[in-house]
Amino acid sequence: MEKTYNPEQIEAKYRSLWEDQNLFSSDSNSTSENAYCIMLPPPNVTGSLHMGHAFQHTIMDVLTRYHRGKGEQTLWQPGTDHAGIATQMVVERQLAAQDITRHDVGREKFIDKIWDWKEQSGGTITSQMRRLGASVDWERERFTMDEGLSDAVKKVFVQLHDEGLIYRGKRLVNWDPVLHTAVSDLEVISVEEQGSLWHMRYPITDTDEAMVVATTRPETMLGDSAVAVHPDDKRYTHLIGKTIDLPLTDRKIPIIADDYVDIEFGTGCVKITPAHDFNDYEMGQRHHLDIINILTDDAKIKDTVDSAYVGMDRFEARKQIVTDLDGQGLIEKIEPHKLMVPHGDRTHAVIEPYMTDQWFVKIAPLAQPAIDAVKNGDIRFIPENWNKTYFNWMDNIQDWCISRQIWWGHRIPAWYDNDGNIFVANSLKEAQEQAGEGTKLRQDEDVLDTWFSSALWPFSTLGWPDKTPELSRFYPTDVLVTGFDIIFFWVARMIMFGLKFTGEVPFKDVYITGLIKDGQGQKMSKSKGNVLDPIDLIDGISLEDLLTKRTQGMMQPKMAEKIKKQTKQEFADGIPAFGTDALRFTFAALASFGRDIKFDLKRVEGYRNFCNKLWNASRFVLMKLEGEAINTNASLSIADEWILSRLQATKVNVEKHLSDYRLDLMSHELYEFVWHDYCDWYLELSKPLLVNESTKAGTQATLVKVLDEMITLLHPIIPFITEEIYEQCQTLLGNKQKSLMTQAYPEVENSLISNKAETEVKWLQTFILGIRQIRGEMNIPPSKPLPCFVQNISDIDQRCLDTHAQLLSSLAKLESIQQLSVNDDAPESATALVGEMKVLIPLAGLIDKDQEIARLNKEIEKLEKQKIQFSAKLNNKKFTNRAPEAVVNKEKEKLTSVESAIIDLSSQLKKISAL
RNA sequence: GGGCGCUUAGCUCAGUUGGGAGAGCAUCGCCCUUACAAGGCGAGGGUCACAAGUUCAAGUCUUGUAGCGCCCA
Repeated sequence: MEKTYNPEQIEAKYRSLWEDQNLFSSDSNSTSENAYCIMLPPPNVTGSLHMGHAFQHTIMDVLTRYHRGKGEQTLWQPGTDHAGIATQMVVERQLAAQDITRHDVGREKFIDKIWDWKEQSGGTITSQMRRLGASVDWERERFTMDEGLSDAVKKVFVQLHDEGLIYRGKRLVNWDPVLHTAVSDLEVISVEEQGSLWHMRYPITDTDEAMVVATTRPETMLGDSAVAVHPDDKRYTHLIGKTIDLPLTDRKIPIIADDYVDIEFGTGCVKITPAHDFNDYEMGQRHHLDIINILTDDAKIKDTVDSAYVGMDRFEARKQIVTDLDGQGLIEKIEPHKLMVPHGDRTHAVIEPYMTDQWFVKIAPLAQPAIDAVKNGDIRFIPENWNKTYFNWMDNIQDWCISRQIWWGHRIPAWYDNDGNIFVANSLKEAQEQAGEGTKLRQDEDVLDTWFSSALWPFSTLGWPDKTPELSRFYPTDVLVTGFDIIFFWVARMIMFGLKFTGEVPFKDVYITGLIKDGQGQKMSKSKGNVLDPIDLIDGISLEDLLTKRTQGMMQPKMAEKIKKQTKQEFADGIPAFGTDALRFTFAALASFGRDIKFDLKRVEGYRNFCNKLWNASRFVLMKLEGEAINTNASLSIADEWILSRLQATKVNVEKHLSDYRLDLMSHELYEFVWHDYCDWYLELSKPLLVNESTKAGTQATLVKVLDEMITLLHPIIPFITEEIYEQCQTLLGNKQKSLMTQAYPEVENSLISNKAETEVKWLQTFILGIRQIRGEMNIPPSKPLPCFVQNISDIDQRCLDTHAQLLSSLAKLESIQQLSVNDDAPESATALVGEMKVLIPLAGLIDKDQEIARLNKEIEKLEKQKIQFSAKLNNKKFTNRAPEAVVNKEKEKLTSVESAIIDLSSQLKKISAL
């Protein structure tokens, strides 16, 4: 084995090997009683994986590999999502570079171009996943626009329509005037912006009076249908029922009362524009007001309004209308005003509430069972408090607008005849049958929201609507691992559709992960230029390349400068290559609950070092044992029993943490065991044991057994390095499997739990640490052998001294251990305590007397503080009376041992001081 | 405005049904001891945001306050 672990070579080797041997296949363990299934949240096919993906993929892979190791039939289902709007935009942008629009190309050819682009860029995600070691079943990879999944989409649409749960209607929707499509409320981001509140005077018909209405969107006045006041607002009661002469138009509009109006806001008078505001629309419905659409698809003033503003852009019209109103003396005042402005999450264009014909899913009947499923525990959110977010949204859920006026996606399976009749069917043929032969049909131009097909993902990928063996084996799936940001978009919709179409929940657990943020705690985003590519942490990247990557295709050159500065500061020397395993271990170690993650390179470095440690421990075992025959029946030393006992405790905890989805605690547990139990203590103990013929065989067997189980336990987190160790040590380990991947996950062996061994090794450790502390504080080199006396020896101490003298001498580097009886005069020494036994290191030329006095004083002081604490507690009658007896006894024990330590150290202090 | 979360060592974070404050990194000593200097050994470092309450006992439970963050309207 190489002296330093080299992730690059190892990883390349197993990436292809695992797949070539088909080890990720969900066919293996098919006779197992249990099956385990995770559906990968399908990433956008033309995108790339960011840190959040890498984080979640690591979690899913750990779970998958663990369950595979448990012998379950395991499917981690991969695939990608067609991401309608995002993907179409990319290709449109490519066309725009050549000054063509999709309309120039035509629908069919445009879609062909998108497929080309998908073929070209779709490999990015899968190759990134392969780099990360994701053990998905590649043979089952799916794409939301695959034939089977598309059939499922049609079937669902038709059925929902037949049941009256999908309807078409002219309603206000969120309209993106750049994309010319409706988007759902979830695709709209409200941004607080500084705007104005315009106070406009609206003349009251046949009077000289006027009402002052306050608005943030003066241009919509062209579509006003009423002015509303609160019914209790005494200022305006007398005006209710009168009309307004709407300025700049020749229309009269009524003054109405509605308790939706906020008396405190502005003047308490509100202009009502039902066609351009969701609240106004509601009010319009209540009062049967006219709905006057004044905008075109691209948000220009429409010719429905007979005015000079026709054809003007909405913002231009706003300026002009304000100017014109002002000219007529109708602007009372303009106040600065902060407001929430809706933007499209893709185009960032200001979204318009806009009247159009759209398809909707009637959501209430679907929502109730989905709410119940979480309430009654069929589905569990982890951490649990996310169910509040879920309920909060589900309780206020709106009908879902599922039609999009774009070309890339599942075309809506609805056909129209010339009379406007609609035929919803699985195919043109079926629609034709409904319409009757000879009727000319044309298909709806729109496509479905991408999330409509994603909502079917957990069962459409398993072959639904066919009753496939996979479906019955793997559905409901076990856990969904995802971010909170798509609880509404995706999780809730999968639950609704899953229950509706399969009668079962799509998954039992929903593990909501934290968000990966940058070192400053900022959300990572391309526009901020603070994204990290997980691959760059694996392979490393120079500062120059990172700068280029982060500033490529920047819209604003100003931002580029800022990003460069930040990047140079944070990654002055670029990023070193840490390897996949180190990155994965980092993700696992950071996966605690209820907290976002500030990503810190130092952590990755630490876990890279951990990999190196594991590597070298294996190297040690290999070097010491190569060519030796391992006797698994050899008798065991106390050290062997101890590490085996520790190993059992580790396994118990690993199992527990994993079942709680606490990968952070799981990885911490293993880190501790490997580094501190196995490397720091057991390997050191093994050195003397291996040169002793009576203990050699047992130690060899134990070194190997523990190494074998250790790498198997770690394999789900760090698959590459453990696989390589497995192979390098195959002759030692006696590998029965061709890959560590198929080796059974170690079970707890209760018979190997040994309190005796743990107690004795604790004794050894206390002894050794005492000596090391003296060395450390007295600056005695670890290489210098020390003579040692022990005094005040109990029976247990005696037994340990008799059996472990060799281990003590070796680990504490002792020249000799001499036992003194209580009455013997010990030489002037530095002192350590092992329980009541004194361990003495003679000063003689080695140790400075004053230094030892200072050291003892410090130690006594520390103990005195504790003594005060304990005795105060025990002197408190309330405590002794009310606390459980066990707690009180424990306090008593603590006090006794502290007191005896103080006595021992004080007498030692007195001795030395007297010299 | 409604909801959720966070505040623990210089930094990044653990802390299970309440029972002697932890890890990693950083810092400071000593060591190139044949597995590992990506290392070993030792040390220092905390008013657990603040206040009140419950309790024999609070980082942990309750209430309030402050600061930060996210979601929804």
